[in-house]
Amino acid sequence: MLETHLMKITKKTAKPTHKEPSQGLPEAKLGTKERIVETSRILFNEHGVEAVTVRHIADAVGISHGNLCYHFPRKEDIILRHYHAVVEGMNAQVAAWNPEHLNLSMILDALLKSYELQYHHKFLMVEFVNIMRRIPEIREHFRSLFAVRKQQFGFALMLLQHKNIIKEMSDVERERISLHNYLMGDFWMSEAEILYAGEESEKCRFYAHLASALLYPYLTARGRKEFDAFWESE
Amino acid sequence: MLETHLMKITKKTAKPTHKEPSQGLPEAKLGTKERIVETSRILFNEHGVEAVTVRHIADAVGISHGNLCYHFPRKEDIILRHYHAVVEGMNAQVAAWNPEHLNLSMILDALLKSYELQYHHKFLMVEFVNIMRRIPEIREHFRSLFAVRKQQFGFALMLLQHKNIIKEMSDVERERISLHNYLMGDFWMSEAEILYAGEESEKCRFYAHLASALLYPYLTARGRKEFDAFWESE
DNA sequence: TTATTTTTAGAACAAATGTTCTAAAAAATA
DNA sequence: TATTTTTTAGAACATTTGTTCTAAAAATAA
Repeated sequence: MLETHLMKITKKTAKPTHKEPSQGLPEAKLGTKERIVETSRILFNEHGVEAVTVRHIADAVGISHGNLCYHFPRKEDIILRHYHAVVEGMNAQVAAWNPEHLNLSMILDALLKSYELQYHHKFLMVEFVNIMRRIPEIREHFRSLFAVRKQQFGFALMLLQHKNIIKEMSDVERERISLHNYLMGDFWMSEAEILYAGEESEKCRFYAHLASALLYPYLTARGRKEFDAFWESE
Repeated sequence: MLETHLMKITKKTAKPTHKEPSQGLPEAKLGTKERIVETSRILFNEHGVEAVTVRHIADAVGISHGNLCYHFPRKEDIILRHYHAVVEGMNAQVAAWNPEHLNLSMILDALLKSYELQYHHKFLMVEFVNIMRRIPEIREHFRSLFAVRKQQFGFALMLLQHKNIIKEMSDVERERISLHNYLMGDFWMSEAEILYAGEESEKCRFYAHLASALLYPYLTARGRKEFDAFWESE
């Protein structure tokens, strides 16, 4: 009985994908589909997925809701589109890494960038459990993502240790700090939504700084110098 | 337009509170109201607040949804009831503290207990941002709660330092670890919902252990001994 | 141009949902 | 017992919401 809704949304929808307009042209007018995506992102972030209806989005875009449903037959399609945008953004960021010359500052910078990227679609993480329950595709994908992220973090730790930025630490400690890191990375946006009282423009920086500080007790003197220098800048 | 729903639920509802039955009697049959509360807790925890309707709850209890709305005229009333139950539970726990002879084990034990208490109503934290957006009373109350919790944690840190359980640490470090602690305390249930793969019965223990490990780098040798002993037991 | 396809608006639909109403049953009270 | 109050079931209601349908407009292709 309870699963009715869940079952209904499982079937996939064929995407039109007729053409991809406004490619490269600067200041090009956005197509209807793009405007739907951008407007829905803002509304979802502000009010939450359930509170925002297809009619709200259509009104905000300035089109009929029938038209919106022409471009995105299921509301889930919009959410899925946003999810894929974030995943692609993260993948692009990872692809840009060069492990040859990687230092603490670059890792911290990457952390900050990924926090900003996720914050752009904060509703995805703030409502993650609900979204995951409703859209199996996202649940499966995210779980597989976790393994990759964990490996990358472990790699970064190893590298920093080799470069004498962090001290020796036991496997248990490495495992713990990795889990701390992911929990913070996934839910700092929710915490901020409830408690953050500072400048909006500093929000990502504040929490990226806070999360990276998990490493602080394990940093060498040299590491701490670089750490402090990075976060003091600007 | 978007605020319509939000505005509608703001007005409070007068509670009947005719009488409080089944007081003290062991194995006493639960009254209708109590059964609604207990059943809704289970359903909310499993499926989420939005997915569970008053009809679902009524069906599960075995009463008509009209009857349910007689006891709880607004769905929000049920959520509020659960929220107050958690807050009262936490207050009772804090009231039981005796700062005179307080050691690390007792603090860790209190942490574990509070994790178990919260997990009993995990839907409240897993969907906190949404609930907070919908029910202003909860939002305000939780914010005020934060100040108290922070003070308590700071007190515990001071005490442990005085007892030579944790090393000297700067104010900045104290502040950071306090924020780490609250972020974990608020959202470990969400993380677990997504990624925890261990035994269900060990879930609270696992995350309480993980959260308390934030202290580990700052523990003295004596502190570490007590810490490890506590978590190894059983 | 003409023909074809894509896009759009708005009506229509079906299902769900929180809430209220009504009257009967049950319980409590006198 | 008689009377009053509380509790219950189920119909009824008003909205909301995602989705589909229809036909017209706009854009594109031939």
